[in-house]
Amino acid sequence: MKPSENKQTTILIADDHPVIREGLIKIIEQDNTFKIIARAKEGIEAARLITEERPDLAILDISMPGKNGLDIIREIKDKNQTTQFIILTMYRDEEYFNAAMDLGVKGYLLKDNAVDELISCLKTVADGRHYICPTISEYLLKQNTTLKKTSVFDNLTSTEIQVLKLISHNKTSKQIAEELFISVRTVQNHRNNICHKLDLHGPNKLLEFALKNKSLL
Amino acid sequence: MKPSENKQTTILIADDHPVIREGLIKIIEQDNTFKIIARAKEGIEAARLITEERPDLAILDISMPGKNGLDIIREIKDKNQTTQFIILTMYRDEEYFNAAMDLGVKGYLLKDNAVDELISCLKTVADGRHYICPTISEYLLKQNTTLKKTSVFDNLTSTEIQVLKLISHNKTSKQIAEELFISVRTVQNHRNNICHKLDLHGPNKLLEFALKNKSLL
DNA sequence: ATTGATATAAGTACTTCTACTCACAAAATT
DNA sequence: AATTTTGTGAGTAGAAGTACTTATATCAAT
Repeated sequence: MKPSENKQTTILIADDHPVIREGLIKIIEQDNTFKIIARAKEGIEAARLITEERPDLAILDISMPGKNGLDIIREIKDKNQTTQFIILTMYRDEEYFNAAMDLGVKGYLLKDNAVDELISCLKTVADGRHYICPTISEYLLKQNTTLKKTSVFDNLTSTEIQVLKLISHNKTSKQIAEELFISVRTVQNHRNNICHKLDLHGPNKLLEFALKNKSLL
Repeated sequence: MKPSENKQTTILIADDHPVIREGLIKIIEQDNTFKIIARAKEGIEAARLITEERPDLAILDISMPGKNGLDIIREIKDKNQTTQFIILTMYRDEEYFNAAMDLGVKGYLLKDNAVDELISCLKTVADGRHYICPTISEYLLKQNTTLKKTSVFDNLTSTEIQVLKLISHNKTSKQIAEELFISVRTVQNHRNNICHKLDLHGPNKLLEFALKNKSLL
């Protein structure tokens, strides 16, 4: 439920770095539409405080002792309908971002974002809307494009890349053989060579690699 | 066959407004990591072209003659594993946005967004990640979170979810058996049951599913 | 002209996974 | 009390992938 304009938005902050935690509190308290009702320096305490104090917003760090921010959300989101979650992290990790999105996090911020962004985010989320900081996508993008340039695929021959591409489409060696008009044994040889070049050992490692890098092929 | 071709991201554009369609093409073609391999001015043609040409990305308008963008995704998403969908619309319609999220659309843009946003979105989605334009974030994932609760995993027992989790970490049945102190045959049975419940058939489909949904487990 | 890389093909041996079947006991539900 | 769900274990059969080896033809480079 959207709090009416005259009431303050209650906030919990959980971060294990004292400087960041206290800094955030100072910044947020400058705006008197917000009221910080709880703070935690580790995950278990944060989870307890959210269920007990039921803040309107919970600003969570991802990496914390005890319990990480995403686990807290997983644990609480079914019990507590009112609290909205905001992730504030220094990691530009795509896995975390996607996991947070899937958990229905309402806000996602990076710690090096401007103060304005933080306030905008809080107000937007308090209003029941979503705020994803636009820089996160840019950072993830840069990280990945530089990786692309020194691509691992450079060691592969064109045929091997083709085979890898088909593997990433979940085709079996037999299907690949039919598609490329070569023998199944040749396909298996290519697989083997790719595994050696990429240092992939053990069952399904090649498929895992192919799926993970499908978008780059 | 040529490796240089493999590195380009292939794109289909479907929009019924000629000015927008051609404008988009011009903008996108300035970045040579992208290659526009198909364009459509209405839905039925777009659906046909996606299944035939199998682009990496499909940029779809919602309102189009013949078939709307969301219907196209509904029709195609199970047939074609590779194509990722991006919705580009001028309407800030919450219903459409929620529907798009439920369909697993990876990108959502408004037509009045900046050009930079378009390119960022394309690159991000091509890398298998989400890009939701910040200006529409007010509608973000609203319905999707409630849907996630009744997720596909609900049909699975706790043991099956545990097994699935270990599969997603690329463990073999043998390794899973050792980790859970149960027999390999039991693990294989669990795999089998999971496959049935999730309607997964054929080699490695279970692994592919586990990897794809790793963040949700 | 020899060397080396690539692409092709095949052999053997092994592991892993899939797809069925059946079975039994404990726990939960009706 | 009876039934269903679940977790467990096993058998057979086949398909698929992994890890090696050997071999031949072609093309490019030294």
